[in-house]
Amino acid sequence: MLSDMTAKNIRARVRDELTSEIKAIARRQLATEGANLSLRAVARELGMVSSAVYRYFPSRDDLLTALIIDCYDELGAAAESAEAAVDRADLLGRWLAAGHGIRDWALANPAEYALIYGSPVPGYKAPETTVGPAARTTNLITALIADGVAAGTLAAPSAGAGSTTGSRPGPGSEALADPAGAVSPMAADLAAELDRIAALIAPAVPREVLARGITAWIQLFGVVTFELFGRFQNLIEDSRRSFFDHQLRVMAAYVGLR
Amino acid sequence: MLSDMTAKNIRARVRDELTSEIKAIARRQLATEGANLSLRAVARELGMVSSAVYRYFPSRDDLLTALIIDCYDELGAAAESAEAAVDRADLLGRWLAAGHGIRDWALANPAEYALIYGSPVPGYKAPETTVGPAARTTNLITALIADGVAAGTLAAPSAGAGSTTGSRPGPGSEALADPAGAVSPMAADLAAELDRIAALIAPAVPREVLARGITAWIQLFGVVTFELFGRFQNLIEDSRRSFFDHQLRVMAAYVGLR
DNA sequence: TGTACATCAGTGAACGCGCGTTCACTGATGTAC
DNA sequence: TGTACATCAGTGAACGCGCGTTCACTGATGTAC
Repeated sequence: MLSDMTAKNIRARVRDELTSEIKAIARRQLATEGANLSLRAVARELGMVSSAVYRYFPSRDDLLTALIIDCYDELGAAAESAEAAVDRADLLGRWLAAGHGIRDWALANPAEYALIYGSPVPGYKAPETTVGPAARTTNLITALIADGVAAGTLAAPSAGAGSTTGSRPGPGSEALADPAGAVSPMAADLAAELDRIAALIAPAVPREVLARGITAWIQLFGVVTFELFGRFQNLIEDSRRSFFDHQLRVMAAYVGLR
Repeated sequence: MLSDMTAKNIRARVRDELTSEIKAIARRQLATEGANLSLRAVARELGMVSSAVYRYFPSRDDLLTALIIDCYDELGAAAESAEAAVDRADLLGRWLAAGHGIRDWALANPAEYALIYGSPVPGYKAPETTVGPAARTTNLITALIADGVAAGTLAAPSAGAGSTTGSRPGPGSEALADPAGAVSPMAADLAAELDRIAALIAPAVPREVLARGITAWIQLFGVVTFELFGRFQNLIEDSRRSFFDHQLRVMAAYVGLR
């Protein structure tokens, strides 16, 4: 009985190992081939006949899905563990840690980052199973902001209808302000949508704070994407980490994380 | 003599037309196949034998390069013409026009946008000839900021060493400010790099203003990229244009464009 | 204006590859009695 | 513990496609005298 189970476990373990090896090889090929993943090339590198891979993944797209999920999970875990190491009350520190965790993972895994944050793969529709893993980074940021709101650190901008109205801070401040204090208020459809989103993912977060959080989220990934996709070539060359850190801090200030 | 020239022109014109048609077909195929452009598929749709395409483009990569240049030029032209329609003194209006021009083009040409702003094409190295067309949008933004500086509209944040130091504006303002006024100053390597960039592309623009301009530039394309690559799914659905407009205004305020 | 020659566009066959997926099969490993 | 049967991993051949690029060629169009 016990020996039977052990034997079973050995077979299962070998299976798991081979499954991992297939994914590892496929990921390595992402770097040279992009999302044009080839089952046959994977099999070749495995030293197996191409049809053997079908014992492990029912189709090429399923292998691609597995890779995507793994990448989202790795990125999410990298961000989470970096962020978890920081004192809960230090919201700015948590934001910086999460941000650098994301960027560091992306720099270490550029092809994988391109797979999940790059151009949609033609003909490939990501299934529902990718949604959860994909949400880990955004959940982290949402939690951070919710914590800030709960702690009273993030005050909702109260004056003006939307978040695009305000008075100008003096020169010398790092203000993302409307200099003339005359920007039109947030459009009604946007305000309604933000309220809907807030109700769904972070009920305690006011609309204006949520909008700022989304801005910061986009900026974070925008910088990483530009850096990885070559937009900084002949522009920002020697200070990319500092530049990213600067952007994180600007956004933290905008959101009110400190 | 004249008839000879006319005949010559006819041949040349036919050649130009076919060249354009090849590019048009190739672009249409981008939508379904992504950057995995197939010369044979293009030839098939043209009703020609595949080798005939080599009369027009020496290789698949040259065709891809031609597409990339066309797309950059189209996007640049779209941004430029939208921006050119606005009164020169209206910096905010020019910024908004350029931004919406970019987004509108991207929405109308999602596959083309993915080609130029998406994941790098594996195995393809963009030649020097793409650099000029690629720079049109950024040149436009740079010119806008330089105009603002020249007009005295954009004051360089003067206090503090870098651009991440400042005092907090009161609640209700659209400030991207450091709430505690205690963010560390801009890193030395970043400051030096910004000075180098400014000297190269916009000598009159102070380092801090340039940094803000780059932030705005990244945010603009970050939002468009997220929208086009599906990141807004189940999040921002009904107010994407308003959302983008809001982002543009937040960034304009940050940079000081008005 | 007419003729000889040169240029050019497009053909069709071929080279040497690649791909995903199916299917009947062998042989090893695991299971039940 | 031993034997019969079931499960599973991996093979090898095949189906029916795809691709970029080269090359000798035909026939039409353009050019020079």
